[in-house]
Amino acid sequence: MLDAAGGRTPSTHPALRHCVELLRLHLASPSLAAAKQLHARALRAGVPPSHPLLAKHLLFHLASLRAPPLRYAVAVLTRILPDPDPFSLNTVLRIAASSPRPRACARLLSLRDGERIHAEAAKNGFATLVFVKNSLVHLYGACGLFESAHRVFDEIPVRERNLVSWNSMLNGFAANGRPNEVLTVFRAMMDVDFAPDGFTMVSVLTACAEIGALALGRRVHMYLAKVGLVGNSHVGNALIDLYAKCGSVDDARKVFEEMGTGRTVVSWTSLIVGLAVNGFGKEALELFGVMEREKLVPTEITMVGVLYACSHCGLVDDGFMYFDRMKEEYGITPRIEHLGCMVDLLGRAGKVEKAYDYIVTMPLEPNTVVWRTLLGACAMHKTRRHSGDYVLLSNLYAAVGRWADVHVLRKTMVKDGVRKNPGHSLVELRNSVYEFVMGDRSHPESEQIYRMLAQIAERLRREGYIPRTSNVLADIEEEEKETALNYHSERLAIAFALLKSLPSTPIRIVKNLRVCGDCHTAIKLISKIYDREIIVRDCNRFHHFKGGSCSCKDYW
DNA sequence: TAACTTCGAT
Repeated sequence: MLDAAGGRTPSTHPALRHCVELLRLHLASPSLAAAKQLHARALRAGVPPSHPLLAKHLLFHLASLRAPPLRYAVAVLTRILPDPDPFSLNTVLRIAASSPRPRACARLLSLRDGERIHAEAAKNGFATLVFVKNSLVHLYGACGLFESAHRVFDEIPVRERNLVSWNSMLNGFAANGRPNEVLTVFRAMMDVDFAPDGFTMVSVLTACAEIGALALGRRVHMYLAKVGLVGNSHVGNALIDLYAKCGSVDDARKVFEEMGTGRTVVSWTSLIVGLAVNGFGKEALELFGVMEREKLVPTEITMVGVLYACSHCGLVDDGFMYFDRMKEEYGITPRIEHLGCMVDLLGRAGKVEKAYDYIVTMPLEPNTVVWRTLLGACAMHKTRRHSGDYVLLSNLYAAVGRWADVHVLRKTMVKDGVRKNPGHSLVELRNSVYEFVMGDRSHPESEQIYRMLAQIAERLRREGYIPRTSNVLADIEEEEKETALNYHSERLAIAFALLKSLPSTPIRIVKNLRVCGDCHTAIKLISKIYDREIIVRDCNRFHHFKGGSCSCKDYW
């Protein structure tokens, strides 16, 4: 191919050679400004804008930036369409997938409707190259476009599928709350004897943690030891998180100890957060102290864990002390999560007015979570005006025109009201996880389960248990109320576990919504009556029920 | 020079 002007081949155009050389040199410390400058200079010197070599090197440079500019990358790519080389195509897909908002990037690439880039890739035959397909799987997965991800994955001939193909699939599901799909794909991977690596196993462990599959997690742990992947620090961290999310703090600690020098700040953070959410706030803070003595620098997530621990232990002054130290010693600018912790800290301690003042004067715009934290504090300390608080807050949002928040709040009310949008509970028995939704009769042994439930209700009554029912349920008929409460998904799951599991083992429940006040009281009693340890993980905390009491002391 | 990880306030 000859360049019309100079008769040289494009790749030897001196300005281009120079540009490519400099782009390469700058890779050690990539800079957007430098790249743009070099690009402009090359174009001025007469390098054709659609020159594939220019695009290729420019894109690679952009991809190595900390926050790659997708728009610019797409503009560069567009210049060389419809004949992009696979490398350039792949680089742009990579940039899109790693961006904080992959969905928006996919739209920019017309991936969702029209699927332009995808079609372009297919047209040129490049999509048959496995690494382009892997990037597509990754991008679709990151966007939550699972059908598309699956389709591309299925298009890759089985022999050509590599570890990246499998991991991109698994990661897409794991990062987007689809734990069951992760386990399904992992099984398929095992079926064809594909050897997993650390990336694979992090996705698998994340999935186990999400559904609270402790027994499965233990088996995975043993497998990891067998294949020698326990030394991988990412895997170790995922294990700490898994055990903590399954309520097994001792196991989390053990993994942490065994990691030895392989520990990173993420390991410390995972255990600190794990201790805090399990109700071991003091231990979490002690661990943070040890971490500081070891001269490790906490991240903003570490500080979320520390502040969380303070608020759940009622350590108001310590909370403020850590908050100040976070800013001054570690130079971390508070994010909305940290401010949310501070509101929770004040609110839980009964300083509701102060919490409100804090919200209106804080440097960031409060979001729904912050308001809801305040609402939680109101509910905690003025329980009688509970449903009134919803209305009050709803009006407050409406008054300032925050209709989205009004909508979220209404949804919360419906959710708490349990009439629509039922909560579900997961319970693990040996190697399987069973799911129950309120009033569910789809389980093959549901007759037996409901008989058990009736027995439990009877014994609860004899213990003097009277459901209070929350005000949100006020518009439900008396009889329906009783049904709603007795058939809450966690109760079905507990009845099932009482029937089926070994009496010596704790019952572990994972619930998507919060345990309601009545169920909390009921489960306390059940733990006493049936002399069973019951561990419930709900949307934001753990409840360890034993002998009629619960580890969470602070809100019921 | 072609990929992807783990921890987060209600």
